[in-house]
Amino acid sequence: MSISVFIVDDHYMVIEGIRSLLQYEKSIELIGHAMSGSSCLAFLKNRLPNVILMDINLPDVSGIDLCKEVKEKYPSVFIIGLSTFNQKSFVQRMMDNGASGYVLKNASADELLESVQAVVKGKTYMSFEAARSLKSGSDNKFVVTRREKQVLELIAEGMTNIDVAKKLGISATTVDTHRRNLLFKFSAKNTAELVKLAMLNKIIGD
Amino acid sequence: MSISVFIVDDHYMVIEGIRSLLQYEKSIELIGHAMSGSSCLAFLKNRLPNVILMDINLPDVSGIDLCKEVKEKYPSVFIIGLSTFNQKSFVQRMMDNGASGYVLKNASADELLESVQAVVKGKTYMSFEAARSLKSGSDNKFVVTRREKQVLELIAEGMTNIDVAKKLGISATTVDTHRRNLLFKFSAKNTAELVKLAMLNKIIGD
DNA sequence: TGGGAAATCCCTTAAAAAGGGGATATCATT
DNA sequence: AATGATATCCCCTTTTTAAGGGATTTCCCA
Repeated sequence: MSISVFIVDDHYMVIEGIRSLLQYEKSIELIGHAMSGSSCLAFLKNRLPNVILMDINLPDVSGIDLCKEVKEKYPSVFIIGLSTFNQKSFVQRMMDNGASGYVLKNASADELLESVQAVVKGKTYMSFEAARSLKSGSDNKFVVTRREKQVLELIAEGMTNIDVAKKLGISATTVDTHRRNLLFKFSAKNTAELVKLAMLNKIIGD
Repeated sequence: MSISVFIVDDHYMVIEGIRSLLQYEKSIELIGHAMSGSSCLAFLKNRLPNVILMDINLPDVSGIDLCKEVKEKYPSVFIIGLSTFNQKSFVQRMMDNGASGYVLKNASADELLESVQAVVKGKTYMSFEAARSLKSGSDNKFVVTRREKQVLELIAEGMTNIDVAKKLGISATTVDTHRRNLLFKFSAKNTAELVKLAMLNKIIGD
């Protein structure tokens, strides 16, 4: 019995690349692709693959969130995170949300194939690089809470503590506390560095 | 005579995707690929393609800089920018540095083929989306001077005006002036927004 | 159900940035 | 030779942030 695979990625070239890498593999059947989180969920209503190769950067929702949603609705589906980024926090959060594997986009055909075959057996598969960044003792892991992330986004838009406070309907001192905690978590000397680090680590978006 | 094409992209899946999209096209011959700017330059010493498909995000240098360097050394090569980003400043700078075209990574096989065939005829090819963002009246093009860029980078590293002043061997008031000018140029309300915009537009690096 | 993290709120002081007004020297390009 | 952009320097005031010290509630998870 062949393994059915579904691809979620917003870049046509990547979809085509995966298709090309896997096409000669008889044990794998590509049953389709989606270029957004919503169209992925729409597809899954009709048909469930064994494995989903899921980009973590999607136009509508993050792959990290999508992973969680899919896993809640369809626990039997195995999800492999797919990304150009090799940062501990991403890998970590993807795995926390139920992914069975994580493969970098510069992976070879062998690696991709191996990952698919591993996860359907219930195993966990990690790109070598991804595994390394997971194990790496260094705490590249910037964990921010929902509220902190909101504050961070507004700060990066040029808002002062007072602006953010009004926007969120809370006190300015509370915003300040969040800001401090963020500075501490990122080991940032000031807001400028904080914003830089947050963007580098894709905590806040484009 | 067939068109020789060389690919520069650090993601194996994208390379494979392009290969797959172009493989049945007899008029095009893929002569190789590189996954970094340096290996691209190394390749070009031995053989020149007609067209280079060049990602703007590379591990060692930005595609924007690489484009300039390649065009200076080998003016006869046509370069097509390749990116997931559809921002005016990127497209603009890529074209300023001698690119003949700009194609988004979610382009179809037809679009990709069309772009290659257009540029070898000396034409300019733009993805519809890329062309649209170029035409969009808003001047997203942030021009900063060398000194301003230096100041910006140091600020984003968490330095205060005084720190930057010491580092660059100039007065703190001068740094402050640069900072003001930067705020004005970016229409940023404060440093946080300035850093965000600078990173979004790749004025300062990762 | 109890502990811990998250989120909320407050005070104070010093440092830094924002914003206003300027000025001068240099250097390239016209 | 003149113009304009770049880079340098200085004054001032107000606003905002940084950093120090606290506190209370809410809510999730073990």
